[in-house]
Amino acid sequence: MSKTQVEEKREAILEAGKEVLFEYGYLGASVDEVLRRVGGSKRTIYKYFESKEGLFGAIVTELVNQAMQPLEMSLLDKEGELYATLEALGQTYLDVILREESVAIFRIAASEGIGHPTLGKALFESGPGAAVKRLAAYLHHQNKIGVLAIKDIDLAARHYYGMVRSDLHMRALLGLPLPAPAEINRGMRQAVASFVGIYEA
Amino acid sequence: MSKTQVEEKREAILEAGKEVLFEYGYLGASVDEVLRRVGGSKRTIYKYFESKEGLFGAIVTELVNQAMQPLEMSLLDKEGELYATLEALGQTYLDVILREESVAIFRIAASEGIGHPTLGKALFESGPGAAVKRLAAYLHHQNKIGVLAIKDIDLAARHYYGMVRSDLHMRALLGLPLPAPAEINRGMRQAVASFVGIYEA
DNA sequence: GTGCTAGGGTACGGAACAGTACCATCTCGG
DNA sequence: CCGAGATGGTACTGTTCCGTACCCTAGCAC
Repeated sequence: MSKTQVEEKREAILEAGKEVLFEYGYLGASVDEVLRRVGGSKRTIYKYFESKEGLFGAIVTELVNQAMQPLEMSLLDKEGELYATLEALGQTYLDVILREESVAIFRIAASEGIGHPTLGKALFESGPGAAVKRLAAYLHHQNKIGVLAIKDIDLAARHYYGMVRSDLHMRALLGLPLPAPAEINRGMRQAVASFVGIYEA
Repeated sequence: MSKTQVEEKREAILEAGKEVLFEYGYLGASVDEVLRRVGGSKRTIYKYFESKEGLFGAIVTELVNQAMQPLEMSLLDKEGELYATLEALGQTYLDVILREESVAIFRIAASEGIGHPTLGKALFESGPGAAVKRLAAYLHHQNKIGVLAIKDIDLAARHYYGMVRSDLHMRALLGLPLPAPAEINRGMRQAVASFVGIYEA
């Protein structure tokens, strides 16, 4: 059997595992259920993954790394006008944290924090934490060039994302319907306008 | 056996069930584990509660109703000066949503939304939703008497709580340590100052 | 062909769990 | 003091699950 076929099998297991994870949560997910979807023998799964913990742990850590990736990439190279930059950051932030996969991994990190104590920290730091740090760097620069006048940059950045997030993330976590994208975008732009109004020099 | 004793037994079951629920989550919680803590016979539990679903469902709904209660009580009768009122609302809000019990019930509502589809809605509406509605009513009044000039009151209220919440609730959900109360309070007061700065007439 | 290895299918051991059954025990009203 | 109902303790059935074992087939190397 060729290497690509081996990889395909492994990826099929991971994909099915991801589905099971999203449907049943970390504790509710079972190897048997993955097996029902991916077919084949249980032994094959245990060939690639040491245990249930190993399988779903691999899926979870991969998801954390992938889901929040756009927030870690630096947008600082395309700094444009203040409003445009802040709105771009806000839009990216909302796109990332409101995506179905992100909400699912967040739910898992929140609920199964017991047993996986470092998962929540990893998710926060590669997601919202990274976004705050990146915005803080940008705000620091705007401070220096006299566009903004912020005393506590870190707090301002967290308040910015707090406004942008509004109650949207909470609604998503609880499974409530979200407003239409146009309405979400309107709220985000109002948040940007408020933020600039507070801190402009 | 007297009625009070019967009530005591029932309450003991509920109390132990609450502990188990917080430790293991909704799916991980088991009747056997409750039994290990409260003692006695399994039959007794099934005398008071129809099933596992019935037991933990009762606990969850009771928790939702109790945990968010302070946010539903109207503070409008003690309206004072603008800053003081907004800070009081913010402080109450943070006290409620960052409490250990609230975080736990939120985790449950978020993660086990599957199978309990209405729980998330109930929690949101009796908690953050109620807070927004109450603040919106207050802001509407301040608009009328010329203290504030807000175009979209509902959006402003959600942005207010977004700033107050900052990333604190997210951190709590993910099991990360929170800043010291003094630091939290400082951030909240800055949020109030920013809010008033945006919308004062 | 002949060996070899990966995987498929099934079965099994051990454990946890939901819910029921049975009997001993205790409590309270009369 | 005595009987009825409530409770304790234990055991049981049926299910699900993790992880392992066993045997079979399919494809590849030589």
